[in-house]
Amino acid sequence: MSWTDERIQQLKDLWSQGLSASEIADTLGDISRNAVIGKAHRLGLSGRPSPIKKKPTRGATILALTERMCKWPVGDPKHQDFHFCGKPSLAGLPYCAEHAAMAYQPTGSSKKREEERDRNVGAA
DNA sequence: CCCTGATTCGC
DNA sequence: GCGAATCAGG
Repeated sequence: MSWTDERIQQLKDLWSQGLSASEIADTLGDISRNAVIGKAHRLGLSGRPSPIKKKPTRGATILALTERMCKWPVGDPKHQDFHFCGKPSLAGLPYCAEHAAMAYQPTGSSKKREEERDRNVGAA
């Protein structure tokens, strides 16, 4: 699969729209996110700063929080030091791996695996 | 364990 | 030039 003009157009378009390499790769199809990033980089794009942000824009407030950002209140809510984790959260989880583990701390480990078990058993 | 992009390396 | 692999960061 060579990079046709239309595909490059989509690449730049989707990339400019804020889509991630994986999303673009999925949209384009046939290619992996590596191919997208590689091509994008070769094209001179890369205008999308990675979430790895070394040290730009301090103050990850709730305004900057996204689904992928770990929403874990660190510090004091009334202190200026209060900030959110900001790290890319796991799939579905509102927190990152570390904080997700904290949020998942079983406070008793009681039985609770019968959420939607016996509810429609009747009518037999 | 997941995600992300950046860079490097082999074809 | 292409894409995979690896790297860097959270």
